[in-house]
Amino acid sequence: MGRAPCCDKANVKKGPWSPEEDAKLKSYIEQHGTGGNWIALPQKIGLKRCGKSCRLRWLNYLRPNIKHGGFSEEEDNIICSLYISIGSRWSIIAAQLPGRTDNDIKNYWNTRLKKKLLGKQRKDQHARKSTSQKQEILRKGMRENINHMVSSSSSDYNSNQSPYWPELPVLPPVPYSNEEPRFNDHASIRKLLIKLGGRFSDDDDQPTNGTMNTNLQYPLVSTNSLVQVQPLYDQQINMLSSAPLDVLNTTSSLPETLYTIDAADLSTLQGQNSFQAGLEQMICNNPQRLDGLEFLCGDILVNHRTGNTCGGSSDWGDMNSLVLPAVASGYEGLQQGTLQECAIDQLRYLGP
DNA sequence: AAACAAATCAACCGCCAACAT
DNA sequence: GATGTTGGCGGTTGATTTGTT
Repeated sequence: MGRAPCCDKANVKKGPWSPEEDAKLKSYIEQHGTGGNWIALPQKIGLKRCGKSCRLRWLNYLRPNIKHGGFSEEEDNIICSLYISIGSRWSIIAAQLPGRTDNDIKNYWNTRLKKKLLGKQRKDQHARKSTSQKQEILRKGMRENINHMVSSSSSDYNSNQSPYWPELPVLPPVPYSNEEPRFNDHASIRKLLIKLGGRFSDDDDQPTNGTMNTNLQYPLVSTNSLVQVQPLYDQQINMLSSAPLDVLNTTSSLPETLYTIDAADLSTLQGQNSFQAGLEQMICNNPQRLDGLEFLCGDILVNHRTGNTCGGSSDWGDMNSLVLPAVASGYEGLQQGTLQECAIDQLRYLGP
């Protein structure tokens, strides 16, 4: 049996909202709230709209303090960084940017930022070939940008929040409606982290004195101190500038695997001189954990799977050379397939 | 000025998880 | 536990706007 429609499609208006509809919806919600039921709401106020449509309209446009357009450089950086870190979790990314909606950010990413980054990426590749010095300058610049973001975002956006990076998620900026979800308690945060893919040890249900349980096994970005985390910034930047073009071009989110890197892995990574070396070590320890990450560490993984020595000299700087003909022939095709398929293609190409 | 292409963005669709019955 | 309902999310579409020839 199929899913029941949320509304009577035949009797529901579609398309752009009129000012009258907006006014009706806005004034009702401001006076009465949503009543906890979006589906019933349009009937209550005499709107021939689907409840979902009302919700979307309210959240994306009618809600107070919504900003449209005019993304700042800083917001760009935040979006890029978070996308690299967590993928297309637009709602989570939006939670870091007060006044921005997931839809807005998603559109902005798809229409502008992705291209902007892609352009940068291409420039980076060119620069890397011409001179490694220039690359260092570029990275330094990006590091500075990120450092600046970290230091200024708290004052510009959420003066009472944790830095947006790398602790994810941070508290969302003052939701307007008290019906909206808040993450200001341990349980909510825990729930959100679980949803994100973070894992908790069995005894995590113990009271935690109002602080996050340290047994939380959350991604690469689980440490609290910026000082500790700084190398990871560099690593992310390295990954960004040296990963195949496909990384930035795909609309898929980054592999879930990113979220299952636990504390042991983290220490492995941090114990190495470089992220690359750490990742190699991690792959040696537990290769299946990297399934789905092939596009980021293709040569290492391939080396491992083909029996080559782990810890050998994988040239991350030249990872682009591993974008094999079948894959490199055009990233249009790539977009249609999954990253896993891409990786499988690469493996097939290399053979056993 | 007209025609066309590209970019933008509001809105829809369908899936999934959580919750209620 | 099974089934139905709702909210939320990410991906996609298509109308509109903007830029180019």
